[in-house]
Amino acid sequence: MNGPSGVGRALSLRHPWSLSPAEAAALQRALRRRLSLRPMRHPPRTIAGADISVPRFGRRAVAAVVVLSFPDLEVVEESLVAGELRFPYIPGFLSFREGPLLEEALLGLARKPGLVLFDGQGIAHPRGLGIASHLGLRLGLRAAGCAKSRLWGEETEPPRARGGWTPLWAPGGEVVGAALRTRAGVKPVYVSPGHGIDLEGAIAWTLAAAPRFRVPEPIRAAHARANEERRRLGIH
DNA sequence: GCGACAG
DNA sequence: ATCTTGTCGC
Repeated sequence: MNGPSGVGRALSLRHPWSLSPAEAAALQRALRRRLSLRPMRHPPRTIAGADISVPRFGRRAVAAVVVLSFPDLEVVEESLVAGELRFPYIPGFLSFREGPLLEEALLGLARKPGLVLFDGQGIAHPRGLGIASHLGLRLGLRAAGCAKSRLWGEETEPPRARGGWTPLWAPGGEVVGAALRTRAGVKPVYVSPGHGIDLEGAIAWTLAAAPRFRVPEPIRAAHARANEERRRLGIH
């Protein structure tokens, strides 16, 4: 995927990944202003899920991106890449840990996905640039964050039914995401726009991509493929 | 100093 | 995130 229609052609806003936490924070504050949170005009034809699998201790990992057709949710393409994680896990800096490898996997796709769902936050982040926003902006991809737990903001209990949601309020009073119930009665997922999409869209497509389980199919598929590949390569 | 804290 | 078997329930 470096052709005219590939992600490689849209590369921009590149910066070195090896930064100190202080430099990374400054970069996040600068990049957040470049995000586009305008609504998508058409439904995506494909939705990709991106995730990484890493052993308890150790830095070798496998990144996986699985592209599904939409609304059918059938696998149409996948990209796997094994590599090393060089940044520690620090809340608020996940993209500096997983970003490099996920970017490689995304660049390995033959076709640009209509939307990418990340296992993490979009703008629901202390400096407004979670991993979905960072990689979406960097690679020129529409992206949204769908995390299993909250990093930033607060919400009230969302309605019990599938599709029920309540806004995630940042300290300053802005709505930065939503606590969305993808299955009746189960713990909600935290959805927030990443780049090239608004909150309403992020909620709608995430819900549509999760017809059966709490976690959206694209992310589940990426999680499963990353784990399988890591095992196959004997990384533990 | 204390609590919070994506994966 | 990852470590891990069975088990309760629709």
